[in-house]
Amino acid sequence: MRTKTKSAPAETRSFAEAARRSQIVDCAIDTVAEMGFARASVDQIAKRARVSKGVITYHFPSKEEIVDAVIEKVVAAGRTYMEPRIMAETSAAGRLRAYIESNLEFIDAHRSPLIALVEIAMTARRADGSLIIGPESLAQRAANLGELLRAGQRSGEFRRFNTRVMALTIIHAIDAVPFLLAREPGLEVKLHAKELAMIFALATRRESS
Amino acid sequence: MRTKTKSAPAETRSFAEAARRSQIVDCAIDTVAEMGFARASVDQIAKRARVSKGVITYHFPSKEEIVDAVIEKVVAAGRTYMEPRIMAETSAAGRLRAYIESNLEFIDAHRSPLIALVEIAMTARRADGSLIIGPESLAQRAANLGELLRAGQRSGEFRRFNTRVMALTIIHAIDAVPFLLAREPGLEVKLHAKELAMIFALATRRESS
Amino acid sequence: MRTKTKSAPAETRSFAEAARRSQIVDCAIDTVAEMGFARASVDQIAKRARVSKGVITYHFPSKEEIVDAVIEKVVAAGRTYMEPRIMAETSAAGRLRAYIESNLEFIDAHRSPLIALVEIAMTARRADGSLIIGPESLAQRAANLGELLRAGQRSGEFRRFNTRVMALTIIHAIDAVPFLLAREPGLEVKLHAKELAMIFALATRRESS
Amino acid sequence: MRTKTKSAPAETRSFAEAARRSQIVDCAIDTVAEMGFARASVDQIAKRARVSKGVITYHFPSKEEIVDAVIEKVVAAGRTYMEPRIMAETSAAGRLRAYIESNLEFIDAHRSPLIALVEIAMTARRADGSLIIGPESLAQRAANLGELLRAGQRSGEFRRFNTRVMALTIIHAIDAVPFLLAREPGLEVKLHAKELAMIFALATRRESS
DNA sequence: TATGAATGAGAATTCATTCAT
DNA sequence: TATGAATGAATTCTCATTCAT
Repeated sequence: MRTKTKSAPAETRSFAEAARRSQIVDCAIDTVAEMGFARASVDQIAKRARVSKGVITYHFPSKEEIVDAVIEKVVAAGRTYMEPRIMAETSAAGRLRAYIESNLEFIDAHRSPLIALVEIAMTARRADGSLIIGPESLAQRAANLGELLRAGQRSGEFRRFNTRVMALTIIHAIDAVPFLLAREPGLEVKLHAKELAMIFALATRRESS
Repeated sequence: MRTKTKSAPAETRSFAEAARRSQIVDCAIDTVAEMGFARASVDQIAKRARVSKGVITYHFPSKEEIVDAVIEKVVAAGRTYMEPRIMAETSAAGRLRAYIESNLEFIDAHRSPLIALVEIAMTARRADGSLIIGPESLAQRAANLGELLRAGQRSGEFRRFNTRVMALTIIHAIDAVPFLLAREPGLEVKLHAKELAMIFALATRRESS
Repeated sequence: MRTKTKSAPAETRSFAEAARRSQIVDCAIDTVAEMGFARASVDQIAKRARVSKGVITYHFPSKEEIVDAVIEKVVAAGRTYMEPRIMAETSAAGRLRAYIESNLEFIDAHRSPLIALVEIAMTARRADGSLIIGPESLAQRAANLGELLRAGQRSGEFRRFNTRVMALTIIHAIDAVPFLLAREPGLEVKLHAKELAMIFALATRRESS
Repeated sequence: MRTKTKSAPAETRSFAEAARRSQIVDCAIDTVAEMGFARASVDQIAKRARVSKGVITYHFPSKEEIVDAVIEKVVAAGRTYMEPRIMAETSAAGRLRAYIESNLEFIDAHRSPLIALVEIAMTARRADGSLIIGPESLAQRAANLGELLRAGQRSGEFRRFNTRVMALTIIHAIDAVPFLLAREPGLEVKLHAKELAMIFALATRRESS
């Protein structure tokens, strides 16, 4: 992470180029998930991809770009998986449940990528020391989920609560799962999802009495 | 071609020695909190402490020992602060509230140390690649909190829920706070605490019928 | 907080790679022979090879591997040189003479490598403190030479003596030569060889009277 | 081994001073014998002596002086032990036998000091890179023993041989013993001595027939 | 005399990046 | 495009020596 060359824009890439990049990104994901970000050197990634180190640098002029590509790939896949499931629900409570459950299903089905993403979010920094996944990123996710929660409050499904704190709490409860999986692969994600959904259903619903 | 040394046991330390160690630990905390664990080199810590690098390695033969000392210091302080507050409560619900609130008060009052601790928990690894704060550590905290929750279930204060998932969710909701503070120093921790307490009060209480 | 890497197996090496490794090994040999093992740092070796330090660690992930390569190179060359000369003799006395003389010829023709080898044998230690050229190595050489000596005893050429002590004495008389050469380059090795051959001929032959 | 302060001359030392120095030298001997010269740091020696490191540097301004003291102590003790035994013999053959046997007895009785001495002879160097036990030292020993051998030749007891080569061979056969003991503590030194004495008796005596 | 803290010069390794082929 | 060699900065750790108390 020393200099500033940029790789060519995505549109100009050939199919072969795209395939190579994708392969490298996958290997980077597995390496980060397995050894942690700090130990996931370009050497290690190249070894896992069974290509020379030069190939990596050829396709990704700097390590930061690999990281960006990993983030992009995982985030895009997550959004693709989750959005329709959430939108399929009509009630706010249903959407919240879908948010939690689809998120955990996705995590369960893509363990390495998510473990890698959490590793990156926690530790990856730019050359200047700033976090690659910075506060804005979390703020954006919190804002999106907050909107969902506010909709529930407006419709009267949800009680009054600070939507930002609730959103952050839900997001961190979800983000904890890859972290837990990295340390305890046997974790029962389905059960975890059901319990989380219940916890936040109770925490958000309008007071009954 | 290198070997390992261990520092002398704590009891044999003089006052001056203890003070120096404490100063170094404090600088290590600030450095890790500010730059992240990966960038908190011994050089950086020494620079912040305005001593030569050798001083650090004189008092802490290996970097791992600095990390251990940081963990010990922060964890001990946290326990001292929280335990009486929790034990002062008699109901399970009260204890849970005290658990959450005293934890967040402590975090608020010791931001850098807690940010550093979270950084270390996330990324610090031993020479062999294993995490310094491993799964056992989290398991222990979850078990302790789980016991509190089970007591509430036995007494009928709490509904039936999976105590392990609930404990992990509460712990991660709390651990998220230093992480948030690192990224958004203006966070209103008091408000956050109140909301968290409410969330988990609602999530745990017996269904009203 | 450091780990170990292993270099790729020898078969996979390209010609250029092998040449570089060989060059580095040669420079390592000269450096060790000239300055002693303790002072032969990777920096020094790199300086002598007129390459950056990184080149060394690129080809030899750890210093121990350089040492292993030095040992292998010298030992293999020695065996290649000596074995046919010894085997060309049919009598035990002839073989013993050939053993001593071919050994000293080889030493004379490869002074630096042998001086380096003796330096390494005396002082090089692994990370765990164990000697890189350990007791087994000497035991093996003593056993081989002992077998030659026992053959001479069985055939009646040699008198009764403790073959192990004799073998060790001969081996150390030979190993002393690189040591002597390092301190006194003008040593007349040919004369030394003739005298040594005579000493051990007299010491081993069957009592005449 | 960086600078050049000299410690006070021996005559000016108090009794307590001398005792301290002797204790430090003994600990240095044990440390070098056990861990090798390269690993025998001042720290290690101080730890073994159960004094602070400063004590060492107080009594021995530089590490080189410790080494000098070790050498002096061991060499003097050896001379004291061996000289009368050698001089008690009247024949050259007797003196040679006494030389070998008393030497090995002394080694056997003072293993650590001799192992340390050999370690030092092999590897210890001055700040400028020159060997602390240099060629002169060996040359001196060879000259002394050579004189004994020449006397035997003059008297007709010994055959004609190159006295220098013979002397060096005998010396190295003896010096090998501490080296062997370091690697194989069970070595039967008495047997070894007898065999060595026989080897060199046969190698030196005048041809019988 | 004794102590132990401090210093700063190396030492081995790791690693992102550059570059010639 | 691909390769892998080369570079040099950064990092942890060791150690002889200096120095204030």
